[in-house]
Amino acid sequence: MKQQDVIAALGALAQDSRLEVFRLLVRTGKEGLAAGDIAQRLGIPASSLSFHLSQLHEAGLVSQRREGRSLIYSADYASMNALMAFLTENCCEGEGCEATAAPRTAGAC
Amino acid sequence: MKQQDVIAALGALAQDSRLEVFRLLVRTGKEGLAAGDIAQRLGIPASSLSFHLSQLHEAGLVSQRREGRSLIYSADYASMNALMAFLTENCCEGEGCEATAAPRTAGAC
DNA sequence: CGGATATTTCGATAAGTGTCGAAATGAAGC
DNA sequence: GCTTCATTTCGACACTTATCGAAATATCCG
Repeated sequence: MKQQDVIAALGALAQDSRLEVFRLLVRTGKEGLAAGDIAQRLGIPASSLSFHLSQLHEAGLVSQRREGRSLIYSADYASMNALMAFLTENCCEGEGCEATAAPRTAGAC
Repeated sequence: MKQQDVIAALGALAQDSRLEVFRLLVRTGKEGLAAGDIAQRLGIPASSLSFHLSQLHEAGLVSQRREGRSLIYSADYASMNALMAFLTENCCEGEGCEATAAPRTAGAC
């Protein structure tokens, strides 16, 4: 994962509605949710939600499939894992995350 | 860590110069680097860097201490760990991260 | 085809972000 | 106290982001 992709992903998650949407999709699992469902559950106007979903999609964090009239969105776990891997690799090493700050008794991260 | 803090942290990292700065500080370790050093190493004008450092600082990702005339910045590993913990908890569970997508042979995170 | 439903695109607007030179602040040393 | 060095604050600018109603697009069904 290149730094530019990481920035896109971080930027996509760095917004209230979008983080909420993503968390909802993660909780929901790979079956996903229709755009309308998400809008209703989170109380976000359709056009606003559409904007946010496209941001998440461009960042590669969610995938989209059509099912009848609905577009079903679901979290892309592979991307999220790649993001976590990058952060663990590049933002937690170098005598941080391992020894400092958190004692890390077992498998804390 | 509250969702608002997470958003602040993600937003702080979601920018080229800032992610670069943060990675540099993580690599450097807790002794940290003076603002001027960072500016020189990354080729960022002092005033721009100052802006970015304050964003990182507000987000709690870096800490600041004065040493003579210089301000030394260093990565706050505890905050980063808290961020990782939130993401692992809220954005990787629910049959993702564990089983799906990445096979996770061992401790891939 | 025509109507109903789900979602996106458009357009306007308000607010936030990134950039960087110039001026201001803070600390140290003579 | 004056000078020097390190850094921040200010101000101006261009650019991006978030918001949401109205209109357009896509799909299904009878």
